[in-house]
Amino acid sequence: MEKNLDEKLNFVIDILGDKYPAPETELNHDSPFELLVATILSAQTTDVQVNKVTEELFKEYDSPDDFARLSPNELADKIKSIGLYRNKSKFIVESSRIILADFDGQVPRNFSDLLKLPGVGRKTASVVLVGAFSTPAFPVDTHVFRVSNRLGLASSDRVEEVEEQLKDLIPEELWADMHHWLIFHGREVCKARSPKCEICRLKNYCNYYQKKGG
DNA sequence: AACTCGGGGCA
DNA sequence: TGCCCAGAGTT
Repeated sequence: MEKNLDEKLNFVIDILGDKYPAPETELNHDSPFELLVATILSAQTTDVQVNKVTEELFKEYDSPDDFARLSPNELADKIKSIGLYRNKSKFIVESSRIILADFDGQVPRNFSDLLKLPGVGRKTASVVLVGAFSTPAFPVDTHVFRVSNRLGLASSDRVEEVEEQLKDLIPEELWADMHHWLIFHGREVCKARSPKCEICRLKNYCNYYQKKGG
């Protein structure tokens, strides 16, 4: 028997009141620009790796000006320890140049301008808005997408729709906590490949677990 | 809608 | 050691 949405949501919110381990899911940064770079670097890779590379990078460079002067190849050499480094180097150098040319050297503070930067899609833009400018947004990455769908907090194969459903369902003051929890839960428990349903506190509320025959 | 970029983690 | 994982751009 499927529980209703409010009941599920309230149960998750109860859990948020408890202590749950804070994993390395945060991108460290000292400036909006550093967060932007870290977030572009983070596509398809883990935050732990990205934090290491970003920290090294920003010992040597820190402004859009510094990065705009680099050649993509030069930058690529410095970020080889993470994947997709040629693309990411081009994105970062080009984004830096656009920031200088079109945005007065400042990282844009709104969604549509952020999307004009190469390497910045809806997930990256949302992460920057929340992390650098405390603007309410709900970055839907694969963890948020998978967990929300499995649990039944959302139901769609389109990220945009999942984002809308979650924002409708969850009170705005809880967006940050819920987002953090969904990512934590997706990484540690509700994993893509072999989810640890047996230790999941939400299994009795979970569509995926019910369907599995748990 | 499918393909590409790429290294790190884990079976 | 080969398969799986994590976004954005291009064709």
